[in-house]
Amino acid sequence: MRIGELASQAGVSVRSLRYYEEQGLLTSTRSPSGQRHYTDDEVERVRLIQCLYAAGLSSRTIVEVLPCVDSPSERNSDEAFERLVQERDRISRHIDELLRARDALDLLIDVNRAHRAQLTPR
Amino acid sequence: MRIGELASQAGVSVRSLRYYEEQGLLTSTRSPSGQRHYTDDEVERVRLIQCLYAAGLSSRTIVEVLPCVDSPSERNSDEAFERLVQERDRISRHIDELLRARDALDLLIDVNRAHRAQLTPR
DNA sequence: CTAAGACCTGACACTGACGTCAGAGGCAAG
DNA sequence: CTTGCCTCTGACGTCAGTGTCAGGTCTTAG
Repeated sequence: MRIGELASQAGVSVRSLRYYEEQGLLTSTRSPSGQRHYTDDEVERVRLIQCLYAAGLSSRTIVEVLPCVDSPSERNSDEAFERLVQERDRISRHIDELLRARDALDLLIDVNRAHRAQLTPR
Repeated sequence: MRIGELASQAGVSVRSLRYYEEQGLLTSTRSPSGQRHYTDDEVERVRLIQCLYAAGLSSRTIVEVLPCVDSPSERNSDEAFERLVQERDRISRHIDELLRARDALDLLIDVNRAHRAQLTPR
């Protein structure tokens, strides 16, 4: 499939896909005229990349862990594996942070609701 | 206290505090010579601001919800309250996203660990 | 064949929370 | 008084993922 098709199936912009390739996250075969072609598998790969972006990984970090995705059986991915674990932990810490923030907001919401209930009985 | 003191107590940079003031998140009284002075309470306020930043709120959004922090009893903070609830929900969705990402990483980690165990029995 | 739409590269714009630097003034201790 | 540290304003730099535009080529339906 061509880039527009992949973009719509994976739910990202064409621009993003070209950027991913530039960053080494995605590869494509080129037609003689230079147009990018992708296999169906790439859809899932793009979704994974999006997921990692959403989790706060940078392109550079994603590149670093990709060996674990592409060849988990290779012994050469020690650093990649290390990085993978690091990122998992970072995400866990981030989740904790968000939970604390949500608690803070919940508290604020409760306090405000209480005042509202008093001020306008209906 | 002056700005350096507040910065170190709240664990942020002096630059950030000036930026917060510029954005309307923080106020200061000025000495005749123009130096900023803060009360002890501001430490907590800065910590709250940091917490909200960490939760992904932008300066503009924090400004919008501040009425709920500063005067929860005022009826004029309807929009602020609305926004507060919106942000709480956004954070919840973000947490879900991170949980999914963490699951994905955990899966990758397990797969890689399994391969490693096979390849290098010790 | 032709027109429309998809694709190409390259480049600049943007956003936002700061870092950092320059040049100048403030303040407490010795 | 002076030395050294803190503070001031203003301005430009940064990073990263994308939007967007320009100028040109490809592909495909009719």
